Amino acid sequence: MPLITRCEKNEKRERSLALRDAIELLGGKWKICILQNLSLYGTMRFKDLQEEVAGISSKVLTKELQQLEQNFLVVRTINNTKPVTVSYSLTEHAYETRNVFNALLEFGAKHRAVVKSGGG
Amino acid sequence: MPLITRCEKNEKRERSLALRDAIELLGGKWKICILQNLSLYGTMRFKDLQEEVAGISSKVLTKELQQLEQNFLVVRTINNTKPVTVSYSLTEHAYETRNVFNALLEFGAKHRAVVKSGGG
DNA sequence: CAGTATCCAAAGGGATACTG
DNA sequence: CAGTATCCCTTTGGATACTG
Repeated sequence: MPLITRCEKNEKRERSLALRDAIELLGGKWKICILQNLSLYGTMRFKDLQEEVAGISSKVLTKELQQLEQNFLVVRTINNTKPVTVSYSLTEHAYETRNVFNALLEFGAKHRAVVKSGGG
Repeated sequence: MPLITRCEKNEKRERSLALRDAIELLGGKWKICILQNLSLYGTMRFKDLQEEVAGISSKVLTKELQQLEQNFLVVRTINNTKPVTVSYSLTEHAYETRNVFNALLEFGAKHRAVVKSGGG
C-alpha cells in the first residue's frame, strides 16, 4: 500500500462514489443490453425490446424500463394507436453510456481470446 | 425497428454475446471496485482490499477474488512471511477493464449533475 | 492475517396465466 | 400490444463467530 496522500485518498473516495452510482444504475443482467438496443435502433416498442433482449421476461423488462425511466435514461411514449403501442427511446444523457458498453464490448471480446489461449 | 439486414443482425448478435460475457465477468456490486483498487495500488493484501472496498465482508471478498482469479483477472500470491500474508494483483489482461471503469466513472459523475438539475 | 462456517433476509429473476 | 399478478426458486450478500 504505497504512497497515497490523504488528499489523493479523498479524491479517490469521491470517484468511488461516482463508480458505485454508475454500477447501481447500470447494474444487473439486463440494463446495459436494453440501453444498447435502444441506442442502436433509436426507438423501440415493448415487444421489439423483448425480442431483441433475448431471454428477458415481460415482468423483468417492465421493471427494468421503469427503473431506467426513473433514472432519466429512458423516455416512455404512449402512442395514440389502436391497439395502443408504447415506444421507448434514450434520453440525451443516456447516450453517455455508450462508452460504457463499448468498453465492455471490447473487454468481452478480448477476454474470449484470453480464455481460448489458456488464460493470463 | 428500422433498416437492419440479416447480416448486420448477426454481427449484432455476436457483439451481444461479448457484452453478456463482460457483464457476467464484471457484474455484481463489487468486482469493478476491487479491480479499480488493484489497478490503483498495484498489489494489495486481503486486508488492504477489505479496507478500501468499503462495506464488503470477508466472505464476499473471498468469493469475488476467487471468481476473478478463475477468470484470469487477478493473481493470488502467498508470501512466505510470519504470519502468512497473501497478495493480490491484476493480470495484464485485467488492465483492459480500465476503459470500463473510466467510462463508468465518467457516466456516474455526469449522472449526478443530471439528477441535480432535475433530470433529462 | 486470511480466510471459513453458519445463519438468514432480501433481491433477482424465471414460468405461467391473466387483463384492458 | 403492453403490460400485471402470482408463485416460487436461486443468488446475493450482510452479520457474526470461529480457525490455522
